[in-house]
Amino acid sequence: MVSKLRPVRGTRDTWGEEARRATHVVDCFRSVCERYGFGEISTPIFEFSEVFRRTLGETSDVVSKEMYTFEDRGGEEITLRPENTAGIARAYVSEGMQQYGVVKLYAFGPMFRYERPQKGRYRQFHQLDVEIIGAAEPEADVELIGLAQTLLEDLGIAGRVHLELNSLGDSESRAAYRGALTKYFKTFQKVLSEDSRARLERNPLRILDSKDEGDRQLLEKAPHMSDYLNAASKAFLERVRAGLDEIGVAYKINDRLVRGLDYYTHTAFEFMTTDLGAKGTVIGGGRYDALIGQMGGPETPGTGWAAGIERLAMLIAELPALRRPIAMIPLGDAATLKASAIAYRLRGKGWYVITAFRGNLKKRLARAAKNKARYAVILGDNELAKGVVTLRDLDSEEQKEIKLAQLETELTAEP
RNA sequence: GCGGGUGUAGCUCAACCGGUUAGAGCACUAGGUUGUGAUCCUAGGGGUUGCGGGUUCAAGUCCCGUCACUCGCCCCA
Repeated sequence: MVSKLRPVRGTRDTWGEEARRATHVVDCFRSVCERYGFGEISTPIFEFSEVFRRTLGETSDVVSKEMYTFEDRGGEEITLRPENTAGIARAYVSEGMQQYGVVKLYAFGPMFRYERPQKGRYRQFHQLDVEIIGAAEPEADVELIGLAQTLLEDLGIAGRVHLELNSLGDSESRAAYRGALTKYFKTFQKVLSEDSRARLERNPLRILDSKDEGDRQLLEKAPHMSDYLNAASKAFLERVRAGLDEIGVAYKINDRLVRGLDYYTHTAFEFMTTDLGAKGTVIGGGRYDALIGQMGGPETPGTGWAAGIERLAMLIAELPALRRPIAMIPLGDAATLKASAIAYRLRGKGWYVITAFRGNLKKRLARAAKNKARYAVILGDNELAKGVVTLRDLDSEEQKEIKLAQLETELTAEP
């Protein structure tokens, strides 16, 4: 293959059935979001790098490692969005949405991360995103989880996915737990894996999902988040649980489920599957009460989730059937000209029409059948002379001659 | 960024121990009287064996490098 005639590493072309799967996921998502009273927002796929740096922390070397950052011709430092929450939070501030009180938004589109591709992880990938901004109530979290559950049910994959829930508490609880965890692991520093020793300095909560066997044994005796939640944090979690119980969404408490960054508070949840290789999270989200303040906006609570479209698409067993087209099959030059006009008119009135201009009749019919056409409209020069067409039912294999003027009524009568 | 595996036609794969012109199935195109979908028959297009170098009389096959894909790790906003 010519060296540059290929997609850039970590990107891919999506077409055919794969494209239909992705579209179906987005269609369902949109429908569910509208039912929940969410409004669509579309933010730019790039922002000033500052927008992401502020939310993710200047010091994090991960940020510079995994972001697609470049300088544009005007000398501005730009980054392709690695996720959607920061952009939406920025829009919330830029657009003065505080005036509306609570806003409920949904979005979807491409995200970019410069990382080594592996199964279901690409450098350009696509996410669904919902956010409730301005609501500090646990009911907002419940509503978002309910929305996710409805989406999974509409997609027909709820049975292959389970929900795990945790609370990271408020900043006080979180700091207390972090301290306890650090203290515990310090005593085992020598036996910790190399990766986890580094985490101990940077991000001790991350040790909780270490894959190292030795680390995992140490984890059994490690302090539990739930023991460090203060009264307010416990009450918050109880409200979320009560809400989920009431709407009937099943979940499992997993107090090893964490979020690394400090602006995350209270609720953290993931819908997981075991059907997709190593990384089983299909939908992940939680509350980020400290994010907008940290970005430089007014202190504003927020909660939301994101889901990988590719991953959801892979889980769908069956797509809804496509609408079946009508195949226009002309034979002969004059008929071909006329057939284009008939197809044009039908399409203008809403019919789904495909045309077959090549090959003999046999091949054209075969192609029509392959495209799942319901009817073939055969128009040869002899039909043309009589002002009729042959309408063939491709399922029953019966056909009849009808007047051209009758075509639309015939098609309507036999949908 | 780190480690393992794999690269032959659009897809799935074959080609002995290194041996002469790299094959098959599927798919695609055309034909089997410009009028009927299957099956069938015939023909055809499509490959610098990922790329570059090396060893050899001879490389798809062995060696080195590189690129890509893939699985995992780090990380996951």
